[in-house]
Amino acid sequence: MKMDERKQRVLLATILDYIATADPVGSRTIARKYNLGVSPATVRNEMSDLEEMGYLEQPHTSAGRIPSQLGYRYYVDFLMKKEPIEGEIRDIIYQTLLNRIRETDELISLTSKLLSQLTNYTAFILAPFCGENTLRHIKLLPIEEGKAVVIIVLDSGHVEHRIVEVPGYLNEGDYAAISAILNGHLQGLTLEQWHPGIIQAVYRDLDRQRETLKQIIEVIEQSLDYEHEQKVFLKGTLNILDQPEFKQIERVKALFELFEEEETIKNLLHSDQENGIVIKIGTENRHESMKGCSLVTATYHRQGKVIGNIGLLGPTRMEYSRAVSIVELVTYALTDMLEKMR
Amino acid sequence: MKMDERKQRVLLATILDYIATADPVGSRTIARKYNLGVSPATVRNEMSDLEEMGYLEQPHTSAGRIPSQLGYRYYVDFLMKKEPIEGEIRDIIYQTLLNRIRETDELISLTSKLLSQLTNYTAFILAPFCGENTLRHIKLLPIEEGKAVVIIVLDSGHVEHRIVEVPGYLNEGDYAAISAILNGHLQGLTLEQWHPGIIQAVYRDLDRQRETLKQIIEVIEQSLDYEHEQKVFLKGTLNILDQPEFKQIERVKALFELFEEEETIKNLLHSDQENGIVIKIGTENRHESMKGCSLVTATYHRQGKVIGNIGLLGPTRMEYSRAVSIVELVTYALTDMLEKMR
DNA sequence: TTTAGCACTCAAAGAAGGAGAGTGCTAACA
DNA sequence: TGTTAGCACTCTCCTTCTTTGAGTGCTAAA
Repeated sequence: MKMDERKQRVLLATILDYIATADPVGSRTIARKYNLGVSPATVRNEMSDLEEMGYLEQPHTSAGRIPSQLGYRYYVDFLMKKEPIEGEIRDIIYQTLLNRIRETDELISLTSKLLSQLTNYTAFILAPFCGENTLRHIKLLPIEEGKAVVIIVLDSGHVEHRIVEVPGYLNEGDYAAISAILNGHLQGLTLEQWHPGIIQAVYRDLDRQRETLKQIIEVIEQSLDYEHEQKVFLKGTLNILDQPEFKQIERVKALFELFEEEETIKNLLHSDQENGIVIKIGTENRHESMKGCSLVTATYHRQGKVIGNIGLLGPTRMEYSRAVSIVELVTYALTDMLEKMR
Repeated sequence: MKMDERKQRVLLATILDYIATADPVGSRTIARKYNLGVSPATVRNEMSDLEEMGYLEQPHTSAGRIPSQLGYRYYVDFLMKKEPIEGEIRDIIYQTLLNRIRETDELISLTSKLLSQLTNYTAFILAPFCGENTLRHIKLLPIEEGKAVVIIVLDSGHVEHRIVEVPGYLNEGDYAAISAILNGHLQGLTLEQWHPGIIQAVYRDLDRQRETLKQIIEVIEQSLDYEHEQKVFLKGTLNILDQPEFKQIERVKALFELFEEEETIKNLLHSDQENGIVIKIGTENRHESMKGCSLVTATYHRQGKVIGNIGLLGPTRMEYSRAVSIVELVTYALTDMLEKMR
């Protein structure tokens, strides 16, 4: 069977109507609302064909039809037109984000919240993927008898602190010395560039502080290893409760449990490293609990490199065109902001 | 009408059975299962009295009876026996918490997770209420052209860092000088002890760095003000989805929305500053969405002072005796751990 | 190829009729 | 006077049956 233009129009009408109403769509509705200039009977024949081709399905014999996963796929790939986004929304995005330009984490958090609010779906963002992290600066600072705080500044601008235990006998000079030696040996290195020789050298220079050093090195390694520790920002989870397809508690619970597994979310978001928008419909997401859900993902960049992912999750019946436009817009805005933060 | 001993036994049996089964309890069930040595008819009379007294209610004429809010209150105040907790659970608690004794936040987070897992309810903990926070140490550390990180160490052991913008012309010496001056003036002070004079003095000493200083002071103030910024740790929210009373999405949504309002949760948890366990049943929580929920709260301490709150939220039909025992146990354990961390 | 007409299907909503659990009342009993 | 057996009554829940209406699929005519 061939997909001709009228079939496309019927398919499009069915999908649009179903997206809008969440009710199975009948031939009459289509013939009437989406003036195709043919009678319901004709539409019926087309729909029957579309069903045979796998683009539509019937919940039961005498109901209307709903789009199948394949149907959505066809729509997204060939029929969908990008929804033009009003300037107003563009303004909201930029205004909101411009307010908090200082800390990356806050910016990301705000962005994901914004995305979920604009769409009424659930938004994910993976925090910057820092790729090759180099160490810019280390400082060991005493805070009380037996405790010190290691402050680590990475090239990406990320700052981290961690408390470590230290022997009580260290004095001001010792702290300065340790900091100096660590910086001397390690500054400017990525984790890949560490090798036993360097660590040996550090240990040689700081023999008395073996225990302390071991802790510090561990902390630094963890920080540099941050790329494997991309943070997930998740906002608007409650929005899915508004969708009629999530009326049974079990489905909600399954999905929420999935939300709590950071690893799973990371996998969902960067399964493809492609640039631009990627849409995954239903089981394309390879996760039982995502059966009825679609995910619109995008990557965002800094200096031409992918550093994070944005995801927007809704029911398979989601408003793809609007979702895509907004994800696109938000991605641009975020990339912009990050560039400005350098 | 007077509450005699047999009425108490009938009330107790009704409540225990309803807690266990979530079904309205009939007179036969009680006469049979909780051998009171009287016939169902007698129990029936007693139940009728208890209903008149407000401790029980009927969903409809010919159903069994369920405890009213007042009934639970009476149970909790007069009838409930503490459930003895097996040593095994005690062991689990201490073992789990001993693993992560370094960072307060992690300890708290772990504790709340543990609490929710042990009980299958939802756990809240308010992070240490640091009361009179004094500043132990401030350090300004350059990280790149035009940016520095302020590190603030409080007397409570809490460390915080924040990025601030600084003029580009500062050199190493300047940073050291700024740190020294700030420490000299501000070390050992609580926010209450700050006064315009001190700030003036600092500004006088660091006239050239007015802008930078303003930012730093602001950061420090925020940190000292941390008491108003108690962090909420919330774990096991999905547990309530297992309760039969939360089968309607609307109730779930209302409750989850409440969970997202940190302020509300704080209010719920420290409405009473009493020591020991406080149980709030249903509408005693003064929140529409909490209608069907009860909250077991406790305070935890450091050096005799209340520094935080623990809460456990379940349906009004919750297993109070077990909940109370576990909250108590966890509270002791947490207090212990915090003492050890000093 | 398109369309009108019509019989057919099926879910959802309502009506009717037990079944069962439980109550409330009364009268008898200890 | 408190306790109990007996019994009619109530109300939800479950099942079954019917009706309704939206929608299909087929056929025959345009």
